[in-house]
Amino acid sequence: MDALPHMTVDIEASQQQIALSFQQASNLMQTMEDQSHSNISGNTNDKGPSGFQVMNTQQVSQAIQFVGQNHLSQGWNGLCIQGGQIIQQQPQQFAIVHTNAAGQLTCVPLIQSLPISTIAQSQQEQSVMPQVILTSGNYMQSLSGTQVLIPTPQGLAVQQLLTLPMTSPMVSFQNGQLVSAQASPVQPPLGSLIYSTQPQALCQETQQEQPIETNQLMPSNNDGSTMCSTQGNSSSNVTHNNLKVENPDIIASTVASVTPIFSTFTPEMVQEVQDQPTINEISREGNTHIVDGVDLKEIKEFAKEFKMKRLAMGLTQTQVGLALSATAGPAYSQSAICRFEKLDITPKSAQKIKPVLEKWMKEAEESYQLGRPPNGVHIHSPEHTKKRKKRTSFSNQAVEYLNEYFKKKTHPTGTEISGIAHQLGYDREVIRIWFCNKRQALKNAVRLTNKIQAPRSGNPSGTIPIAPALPDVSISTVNAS
DNA sequence: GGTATGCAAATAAGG
DNA sequence: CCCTTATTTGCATAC
Repeated sequence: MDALPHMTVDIEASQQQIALSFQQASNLMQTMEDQSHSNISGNTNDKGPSGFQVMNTQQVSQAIQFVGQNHLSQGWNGLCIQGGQIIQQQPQQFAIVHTNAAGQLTCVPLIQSLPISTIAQSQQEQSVMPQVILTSGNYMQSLSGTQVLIPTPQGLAVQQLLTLPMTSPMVSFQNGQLVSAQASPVQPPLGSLIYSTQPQALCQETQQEQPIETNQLMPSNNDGSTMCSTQGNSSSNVTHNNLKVENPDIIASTVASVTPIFSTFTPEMVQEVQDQPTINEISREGNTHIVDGVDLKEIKEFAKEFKMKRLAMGLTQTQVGLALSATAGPAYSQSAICRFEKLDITPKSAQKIKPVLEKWMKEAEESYQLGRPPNGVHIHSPEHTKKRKKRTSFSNQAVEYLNEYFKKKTHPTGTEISGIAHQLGYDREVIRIWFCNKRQALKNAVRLTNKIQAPRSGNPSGTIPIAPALPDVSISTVNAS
């Protein structure tokens, strides 16, 4: 079984099977809760005090059946689906949601402490759209894009959890307390939670957010074609991130931007999640010999020698870079040469570049001796070695477009990628890679915060550390296959 | 104007 | 062919 099984849920079909009574549903949930405990890391500190569910995909269909029934009067909110897991909230209307070190999600009930008026008001609002308060940084990023199935009078709605800038007026964080828009303090739930006293705001999914039409986010779309398959047409069914939804009108495609507000990642933090140290870093640690079969000493000596000779010939890094790209063999930019000389490069990379520079330097010296300009200007010899593809620079407009698209759909289909490429005027492959990289960036960011917020030193008794905001990405982590 | 560096595009490798 | 993950490397720009 895949680690992250592809999850396609046919809600329509599931709805037809809905037959659970509330009691049955409760029993089911209890069962699932029992089962889920084994999925949760043994560190109880990582679990929210409320208890919560981490369900495997085998439980999905049952859960869908369950959530298809409108149990909101009992306080059941619905399900959050993320990356092959379903997280069912406990019977509370409000919850703080966050991930633990293992990347699992916890839901912390707030209902006990919310002002009655707030709850009542919320419950009165049409079909009681569940309200999930997302804290900043890791929490919201982890959940951002998570899809929540919401029972409504019209059937099930799917709402992607997205986050608002921390300046959101809906909920703020004052003096260590959650404060709603009505300025009613919301006590941290269940006492055992300890909040950072940093003035972090919370982010809240907006209730009843109007669906934002695709074309609002795009450059003019003069051919009338629909770029986002999840939007815009009037067919009765649309597929939205693998979830088939009855009524496309109630798909809430929130696109609130998540702007990085806190950039609290120090280089040390980042270093923690980096894998390959540079030669410099290795040396600093005291290891100066052979790493990964690479003789660091030899590399260092060559780097020094290379620089010396380069300067002796009066050549700049830029010139060498240009020369390399003009001659056969791999090309390296000024940046690469700079990094090589500084040993700000991994041993493996250094090992790869070294022969290229060696060869070039040898020829350059010969030319120099003959009083000729260094090679690189002459003959574009048949390039047997394929050069790296030139790096694409996307226009701001293109990046904006891509980001907006990504918020709606992190895994566009091949056809959609082609459409985007055509629309923006870039190679299809370039667009495809962009999405790959974007997904990767998001995952890395989440990992980074998880690592930072749950360091080895431990995370005392239920503390929910406040993570910094992450880069401007929102995602649904439904796996493509 | 040369060098250093952050971010992210491109590549490699394994499914 | 496409995905993910790890890594390399270049563009853009700061120093």
